[in-house]
Amino acid sequence: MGRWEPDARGRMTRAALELFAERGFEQTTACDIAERAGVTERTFFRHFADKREVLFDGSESLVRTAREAILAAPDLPPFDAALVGVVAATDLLEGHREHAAHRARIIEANPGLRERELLKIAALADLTTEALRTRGVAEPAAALAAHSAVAVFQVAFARWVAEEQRADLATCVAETAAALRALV
Amino acid sequence: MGRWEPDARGRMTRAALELFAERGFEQTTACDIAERAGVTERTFFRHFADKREVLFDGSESLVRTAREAILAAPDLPPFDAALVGVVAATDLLEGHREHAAHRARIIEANPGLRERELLKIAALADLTTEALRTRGVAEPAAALAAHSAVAVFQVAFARWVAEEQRADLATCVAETAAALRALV
DNA sequence: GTCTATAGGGCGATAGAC
DNA sequence: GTCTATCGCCCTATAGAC
Repeated sequence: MGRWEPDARGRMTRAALELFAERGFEQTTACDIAERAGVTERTFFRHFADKREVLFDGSESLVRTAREAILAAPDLPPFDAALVGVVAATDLLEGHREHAAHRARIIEANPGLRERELLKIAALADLTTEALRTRGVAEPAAALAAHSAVAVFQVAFARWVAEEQRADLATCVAETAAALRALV
Repeated sequence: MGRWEPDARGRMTRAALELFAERGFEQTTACDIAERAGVTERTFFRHFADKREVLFDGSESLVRTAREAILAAPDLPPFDAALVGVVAATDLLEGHREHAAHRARIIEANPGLRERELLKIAALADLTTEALRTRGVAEPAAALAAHSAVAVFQVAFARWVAEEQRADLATCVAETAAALRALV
C-alpha cells in the first residue's frame, strides 16, 4: 500500500458536497474540506484553483463531450449542430437527476457559486461556437446558434431538476428546443 | 466647501479603471484604488461589495431600463418584447463606444471579472424573464425569449466594440436579431 | 478606524513511481 | 537519476466583525 490513500481528489469533492449541504458554502472553510478528506489544506488548493472549483470538477469533460459530438456529427444546419453538442453533454447527466438537483440547490443558494456556474456555461457556449466555426459556420451564425442551444440547455435543465416533471433530460431538451423554434 | 471632496464614488470608479489598465486587475489592490481616489480602503468597501464590483457600477440602471421598457411597451410577441428591453438598455451605451471597448478589454483579460460580468448578464436575463411574465408570457416562452434576446445583445455588443464596424449599437442589435431569426 | 479570519500564492523538503 | 504528489511554513490581500 502506498504512502497515501488513493483518490484524494474524489474524497475532496465528496467531502465538499457533504459539508456545503450540512452547513452552507460560506460556513465551510477549505481547511474543513481538506480535514474531512484526510489531506492538508495546501493539497486542496493544489487540486482546485479556489474553493468554488471543487463543485465543478466534471464540467470540463462535459464541454469536451459537446465539442467532440459537434465535430463528429453529420452535416446539419448550425442550430441543429449546436443542439447535437448539448444533447451529447446532457447524456452525461442522465440518470443522475437526484445528484444534479442536490448540487443545483447548493449553487443556487450562493451568488459566488452561481457566478462560477455561469462561467462554466459560458465556456460551453464558447467551445460550441468554436466547434461550429471549425465545421465551417461563419460568424455571427456560429455564436448565435451556440448561445441559443446553450439557452435551451439551461431552461431544459432547470425544468428537469424542478421535480414536477419525471421526463428524462433528453425529452426536456427536445421540447424546449421546439418551443424556441416556435418563438422566434 | 464641505469636509470632503464630492463624488468619491466617481473618483473611485475612474481610479480603478486607470489602475486596472496600467498594471492589471490582480496587480491592483483595493488599497491602491482608494489611495488614488483620496479615500480610505474602508470607504472603498463601503461603496463596493468587492473589488470587482467597481467596474460594474452602471449595470443596475441598465437592467432597470430594460425592465421598464418591456413593461411600457405595446403588446408584442415574446421575443420582440424582450428585444425592446435590450434596445432600451443599449441606448445607454450608445455614443460611449470607446469607453465600453476600454472596459471590455480589461474584463476580457481577467477570468474573475468575466465571471462577474456574466452574473450581471444573467441578472439582465432574469429580470427580462420576470418582466415578460408580468406581461402575461408563460414559461418556458418567457425564459427562452429573454435568453435569446440577451444572446443577441452579447453578440451585437461584441461586434460593436470589435472596432471593424463603425455602425451604431442599435444597428448591430437589429442585424443580429435578424440573423437569429433566420437561423432557428 | 481597528482587528481578525480566510483565501490563496510562493518556495523548499520529502517520499514514492518510473 | 527524473517526475509528480504531498506537506509545512510563510506571506499578503480580501472582506467581514467589532
